[in-house]
Amino acid sequence: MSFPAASGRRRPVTQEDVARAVGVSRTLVSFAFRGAPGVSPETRDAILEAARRLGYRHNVLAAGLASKRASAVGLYLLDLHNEVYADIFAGVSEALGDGAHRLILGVTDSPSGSGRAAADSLIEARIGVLIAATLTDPDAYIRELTQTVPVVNVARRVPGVDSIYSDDRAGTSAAVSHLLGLGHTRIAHMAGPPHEGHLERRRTYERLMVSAGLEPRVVPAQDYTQEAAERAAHALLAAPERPTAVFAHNDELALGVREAAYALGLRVPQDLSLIGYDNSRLARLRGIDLTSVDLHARDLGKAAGEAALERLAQPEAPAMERRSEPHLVLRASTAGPASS
Amino acid sequence: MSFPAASGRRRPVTQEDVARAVGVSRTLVSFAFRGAPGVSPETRDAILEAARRLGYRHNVLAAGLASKRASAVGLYLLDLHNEVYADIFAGVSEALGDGAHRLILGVTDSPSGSGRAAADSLIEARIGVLIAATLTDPDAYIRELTQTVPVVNVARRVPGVDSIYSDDRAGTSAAVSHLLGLGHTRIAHMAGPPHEGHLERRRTYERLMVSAGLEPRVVPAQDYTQEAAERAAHALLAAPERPTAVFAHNDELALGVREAAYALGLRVPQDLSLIGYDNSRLARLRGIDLTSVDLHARDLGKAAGEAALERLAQPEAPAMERRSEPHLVLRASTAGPASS
DNA sequence: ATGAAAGCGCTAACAC
DNA sequence: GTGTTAGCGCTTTCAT
Repeated sequence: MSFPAASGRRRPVTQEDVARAVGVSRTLVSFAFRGAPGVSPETRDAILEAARRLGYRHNVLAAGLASKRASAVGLYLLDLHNEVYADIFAGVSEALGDGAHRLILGVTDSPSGSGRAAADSLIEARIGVLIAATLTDPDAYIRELTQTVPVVNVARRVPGVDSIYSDDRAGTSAAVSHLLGLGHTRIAHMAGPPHEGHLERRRTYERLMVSAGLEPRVVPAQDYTQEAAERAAHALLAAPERPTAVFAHNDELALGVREAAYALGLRVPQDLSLIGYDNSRLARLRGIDLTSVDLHARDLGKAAGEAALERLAQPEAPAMERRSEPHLVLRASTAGPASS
Repeated sequence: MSFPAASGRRRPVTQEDVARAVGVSRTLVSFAFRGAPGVSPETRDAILEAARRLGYRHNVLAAGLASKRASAVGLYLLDLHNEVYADIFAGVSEALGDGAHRLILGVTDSPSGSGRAAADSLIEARIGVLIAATLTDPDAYIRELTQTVPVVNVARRVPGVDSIYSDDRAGTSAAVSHLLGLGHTRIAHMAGPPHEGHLERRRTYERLMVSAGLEPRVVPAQDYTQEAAERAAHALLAAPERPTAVFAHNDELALGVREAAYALGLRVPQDLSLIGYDNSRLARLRGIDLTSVDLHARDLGKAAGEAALERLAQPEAPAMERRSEPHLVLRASTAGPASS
């Protein structure tokens, strides 16, 4: 191949070029593009036509710099490998519509580390509001971000900061009660890394176990990946006094437990009952059939998008919280304990 | 709650503020941040220290505007729900390192439509190079983009444009040959939408079938989602002359076929052999065990990231192509046809 | 080693 | 309805 890959790329066309071509001032061109009032229809059409012909591209860098207020929305995700984040993204995207608000994504490099880098890069892009969908950062860090940019939490509650979340207590309660109802007594909890700020599921699990007169057993995975859960679950399930049921913090971790179980020759649900959280597509696949708590991620994302828009409009309004109800979806991964 | 959510957010700190605090000029502050030569160590430290104390945040909008050349890399993805894109992202991210190149994500709203909006928004953000990971846009559109910004294709080949791709002919050949070797004669192909520019797998399948003296049967899904494939597969598998094997364009579509098969009471692989493409995590899960062609998405992403960096450095170099070899991973979703 | 000054392309008063 | 003008915060010659 000897095409020059950059064939004929030249200096970008600016509003000035368009203005000159039409024979009007730069201001009118700027107005025309944003549908601002005070431009006659003919001028408007002429400008749009000329812009198209010349190949004009709006420069958001310049526009953002010049305009006082930042209207872009930043979405800060923990891990693209977890489909829940795809659902949240879809919801946010839907809420913003094809309107005037750019959506900028920031993704944490590793699902273990705090996503400071991702959040920083979003802030440097001068977003007007940050939607945070992360588990690994402590509450204090989220609050710190608030000093710089308004933050809306999704699928997490941080007191004093806008939070769109699902009732984890109710979800956990439904899951654990289901296992208790089936007759399980040795129920373990596969949790996320211990340094997190997202502990409601774990705490609720512990509380429920204690009030049922049972001993809680929490196993923390090193990060929120299937692989980490697999490693952590291996030791748990290889021991003689292994649990007969595991409630996992999310589907990702539940699948890790599942893989570890199969690797050890344990069958789900005959030898091990398993409940996940998120009701992601993975859980729904035949052959997986994972009982899981649905927190309606896409709806959460949509609500977060709407909340972000409100926050943009009312920067000084008091922090708002919106809690939704999850529900347990029963599938084939749970059964009574083996009669041994 | 009555906290003001926006407590104490004030005018952003600029380099000017830092300069004043230290007692130097703005120029030096700018230099200090970019590690440019010509700043004495003491001044440098003083500047960095002051910046930290004042809470200075670099403004990429202003920086991008002021600097002649765009160094940001745009990554344009088709669908966050497909984990392959997460792998590609991880690879690109690794290649860019934590260096001087910002990575900006653009995601198509719907996996069916062309991602013009996503690409446009990336271009408006004045990226220096665009990495395109999309299937639904025609070659002509990719070439059109090239007029505006250098493009690097991942997992796809567009002649005359930088392309990092996997040998689809070899991958398809391995898959179809495997099915032929097992004794299948009624092998269908679940393809993507017909209006695409990514037809190598389909064409190769057709060619192989014909040279084996068999009749090709291509079923196009409406978009690249599991659901679309499920709908399309239902009719295919409900018919009396149904195929005994299906080769799908990717794992996503293969899973759709799988769901449709199960819904109709067909077992995989006893009643239907199935091969996917991508060897994504889904394929590897126990209970799914999908035979699949691995195209090493993360490696492709990494190579694309490197290519993007090279393109940034050499805008006028001739278009480059890098082709890698995929390999077929055998699992439990394929077997000989039922002896009926 | 440090500083002055000229923009980058756009928005937003404000005037006409 | 249209044009003038002053920045937005930064990079980048070019002096000193």
